[in-house]
Parts: sequence; C-alpha cells; structure tokens
Amino acid sequence: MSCITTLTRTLRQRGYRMTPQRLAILQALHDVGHLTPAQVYARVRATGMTEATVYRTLDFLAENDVVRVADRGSGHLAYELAGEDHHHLICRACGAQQEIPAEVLRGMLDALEGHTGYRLNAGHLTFFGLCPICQESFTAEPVYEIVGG
Amino acid sequence: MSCITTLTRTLRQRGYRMTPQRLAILQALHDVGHLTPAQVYARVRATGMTEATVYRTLDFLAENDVVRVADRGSGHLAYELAGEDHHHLICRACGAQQEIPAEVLRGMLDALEGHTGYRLNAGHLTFFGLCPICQESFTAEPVYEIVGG
DNA sequence: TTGGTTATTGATAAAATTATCAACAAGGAA
DNA sequence: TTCCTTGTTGATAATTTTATCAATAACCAA
Repeated sequence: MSCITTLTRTLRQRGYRMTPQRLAILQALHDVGHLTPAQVYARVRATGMTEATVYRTLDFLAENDVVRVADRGSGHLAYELAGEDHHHLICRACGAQQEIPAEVLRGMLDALEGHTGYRLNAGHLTFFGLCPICQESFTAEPVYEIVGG
Repeated sequence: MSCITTLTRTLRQRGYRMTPQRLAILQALHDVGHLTPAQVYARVRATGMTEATVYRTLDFLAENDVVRVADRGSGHLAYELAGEDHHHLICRACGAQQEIPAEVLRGMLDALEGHTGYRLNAGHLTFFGLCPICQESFTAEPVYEIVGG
C-alpha cells in the first residue's frame, strides 16, 4: 500500500479528507525538502490554489504531525515532511547549516522526559551558534546579525 | 551604576543609541516577563509610539542580545529580557508550562559544542510535549492542537 | 452508481508584519 | 550650551498571515 494511501486512511479515521490541494503541497515538500509558505505557493500556484489554502493546509498538516515546523532563523517558518528525526545547527553569521543525527540528543531528551514526566514532541530542533570559521572573524564584542535563509 | 546606564553605554560602543522608545519597551518586558509584539504595543501605545517601532525595536534588541525570542507555540513570537539562562517545557494540550534550569541541558549543549566546533547561542530553548495529566486523557491516536498562550 | 452530509476550498476582507523615506533627535565635539 | 552628524522614529504603503462565509467536492451509505 502506498504512503499516500496510508496517510489518506489515517486522516479519514480522524474525520478529515484527502484533497488534491493537500497532495500537491505534500509533493512540493517531498521534492524540495523544506519550504516557507511563500515558496510552497510559488510551486503550486499553477494548480489555481489560493495562498490562504497554502497557509491553512500547512497548519493542518503540522497539527496532524504529517509535516513539522522549523524556525530556521530567517524570520519565516519553514515546513518539511515529518520523517526520520534529525536536528539542525545553523551559523548565525554565515548561515552554514549542519545536520545533527537524532542519536546525539536522544539521551538528553530521554533524561528530560524522565525528569519532568512530560512526553516530548521534539522531532526537529534547531540550534543557533557560530561555526568555527566565523568564530575567527569576530572580535571581543560581536553584534550578531540574523542571516536569512 | 544602573543597569540602564550600562546598557546605554554598551549600545553606544556599538554605534547605536538609547531612546525613550527602547526604554519603554524594556520597561514593559521587565514588568511582565514575556510579551508578544501586540502585547508590547498595548502597553506602550500611550507614549505615541508606532507599531512599526515596536517590531523594529524588538528586532533590534534581540539582535543585540538584550532580549531573546521564544516561540511559545501560540503562532506568535514572544520576547523577554535576556537574563539568567533557562528553558521552557510546554504542554501542547493544556498549555501548562514548566521551567527547566539551565544546568539540566548544559552538559548536552557542551557536548554538542565539542562535537561540532560551533559556539552555541542557546540562551532559551522551548520544548513541546504532553504533560503527565494530559497523557491520561489521550487515546491511541491523538490529534494534537496547538494551544495559544 | 447515486445522493446526502459536511469537511474543505476560493473569494474576500481584516489583521499582522515588514519596507521605505523624510523629519526628528541622541550623543559627541567645539 | 550650541552645532553637527547620523542613527532612529513616525507616517505610509506594501507584503504577509489570518479570519469569514457561501459554494464546492470528498467520502460514506444505500
């Protein structure tokens, strides 16, 4: 059974429906990886879909854990398919990105769950910092600038 | 020397200025703890300040590490004074919040710095999950809803 | 396959956020 | 104190995001 068929069934069990608009947006995210709402719209506007629908659908998919939200420091939220857990490390100076495997943080997250009793939704965390190269070029009192991405 | 005097001097060293608008916004954040841009504006509009100025000033203060941004899951970013490091754990079902002392995550963050060579800006992280009470009231296939705060 | 229920969409307006630019004012210099 | 430089603000427009609601279409039942 295809991935889409499974997803459709899951949504229906929850009282929702699968629509061509939702499929198109999922396809766009699958093709590119992660996109802002504006970028999604640019890719699906040919279908006649409204911008409002893009925002609504992304919200809907995120609330149903089909996609996940990631604040990538550009001032605009990005969305991506919820797949294997991983995290990101982004340099605030040059924008370089590095992927962090889920295992690296798993221990800490487990400890946090044990300590607080919460069950965490930490599928995708983003950390910000200075990469080794940019650390060199900054003086004693750096003024950080958010770099768009 | 007062805290404001120190801050003013620091900004000036970086080529910026202290203004009554910036003071008013800092005062509001000091009084309440954390506020969204709209909430800040509600508290300072009596001074005649523009909404645009509120957004600009919050951005400015965040880029200079005077305040920090926290995505509190309401869909709108919140701002708070940058003080002693701490983190938050928020229940996605009922909105309950729990503070996490910095020490709990320090070890993990240090390890991450060592592993990647990055210098992290992780003054305030927010984790989302289900609190112990809400875990009881959810069935096998929960549909999470973001709760505004 | 057909009909009926209702979740979803498009169209539109409203609200929130960002960009632009001339006028103003903070802070240093004389 | 007064003048000058230029960072900052207010006013305004543009853009992004959210809310509203009637029309549409997905999906189940017969």
